[in-house]
Amino acid sequence: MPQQKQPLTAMDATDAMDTTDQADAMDTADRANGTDAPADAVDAITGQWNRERPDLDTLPMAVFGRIYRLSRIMGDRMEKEYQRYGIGRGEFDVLATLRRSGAPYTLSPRQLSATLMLTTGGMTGRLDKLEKAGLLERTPDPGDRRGLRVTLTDKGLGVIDQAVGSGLALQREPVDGLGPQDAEQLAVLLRRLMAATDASGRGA
Amino acid sequence: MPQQKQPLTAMDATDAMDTTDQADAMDTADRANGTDAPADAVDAITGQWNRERPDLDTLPMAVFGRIYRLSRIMGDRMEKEYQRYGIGRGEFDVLATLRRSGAPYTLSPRQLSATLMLTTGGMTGRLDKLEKAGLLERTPDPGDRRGLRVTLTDKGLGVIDQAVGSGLALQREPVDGLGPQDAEQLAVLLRRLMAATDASGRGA
DNA sequence: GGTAAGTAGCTTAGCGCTAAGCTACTTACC
DNA sequence: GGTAAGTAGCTTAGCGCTAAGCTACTTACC
Repeated sequence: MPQQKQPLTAMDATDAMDTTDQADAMDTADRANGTDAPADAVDAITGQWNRERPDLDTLPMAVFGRIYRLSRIMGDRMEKEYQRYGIGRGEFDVLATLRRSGAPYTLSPRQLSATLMLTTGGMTGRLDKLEKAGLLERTPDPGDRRGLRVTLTDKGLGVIDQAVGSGLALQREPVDGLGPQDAEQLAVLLRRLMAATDASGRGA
Repeated sequence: MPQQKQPLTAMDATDAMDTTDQADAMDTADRANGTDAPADAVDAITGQWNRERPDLDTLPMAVFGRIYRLSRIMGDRMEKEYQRYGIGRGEFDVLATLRRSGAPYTLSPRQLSATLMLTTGGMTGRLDKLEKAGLLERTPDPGDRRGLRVTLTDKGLGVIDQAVGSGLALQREPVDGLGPQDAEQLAVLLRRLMAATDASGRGA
């Protein structure tokens, strides 16, 4: 059982409070967050930056810092959940991609590696593991002698149908905490942020 | 120059559209997202799940799927930016933690590894690299003969002060695309989601 | 039909991380 | 002062990934 998880990514760090006057930093953070909500770990970080570099606008950090952090925390939690089914996050993604493609739950390794943005080397490893566990089968492609087809077994179908439900239940808890209206509103704002992120990426 | 990046995490996959009728899937997605906004990659995935497993509520996926995706996309972009300064994301985090702790920019390896949620082994590697690059120094702790202190060099201070500005500029582009009010609203909703996530994690 | 270019999947080397275990201390307790 | 427990930082083995290069084809073109 791991005691440490993935590394935090840029601006995702917390608890550097050890090194400063906690109360003072929290005051700075509360001023920075500009709401009645209690300051969180990201407010603490933006507060430190505001003190050290008052020339910087830290709003982007307040948004993306929380996105990095939520991604890591929830990702770790999902990973732990999938272990109940004997699979990791990477294996889950392969099974899920096959499952939601619909019957007969068959794709080529190339389609899978393109979808999951994985190199063929990485894909080979995941398929080896899943085939050994009896969750999928590799068969020759009848129409292309170079090609393979990867198909979910009955066992694999059963595992993914259970696992996707468990994973959704885990994510539903905090989302329901927002209430249905705010959860929808958050999804809408995130969709717009994704579109804006894609747009700014193309420019660069 | 890598052509493939980090693996996508659960429900973060896109482009499995290869395997289905694109127009049909998009219709499903548009119905699912419930707004006038054009369907995006995550709408396509929730649309596939709605078709295959109509019993599932996919709203949590619509929220966390975008969080995973944004984290990966922006994280990769930041990584590429930091390479201009000769450092990776991990090294950036170490320098940033020292920088925002304030003068004299000194912490122990233990404080750093706790803050960055890294094992001591991982920390040793990052410190080795940064020390070799002349961006920080390791000196004995005068008060504890077991301990070390890690301090930013002038060169390290210069690098991190530049890099943090570049990174913020990169993140500011999409955030500004939302407009100031919606960007603030997004930060507020994300703070609430983080609090709800922490709360549901404690219960489990 | 022959040749060049493209593609599928696999193998290998290297990288950065975790987990586990090590030494060299310090701290708490008697 | 002596001993037990705790802590700091380092080293090693193992894991999953990427990048690069391989073989075995298929496709396009003459």
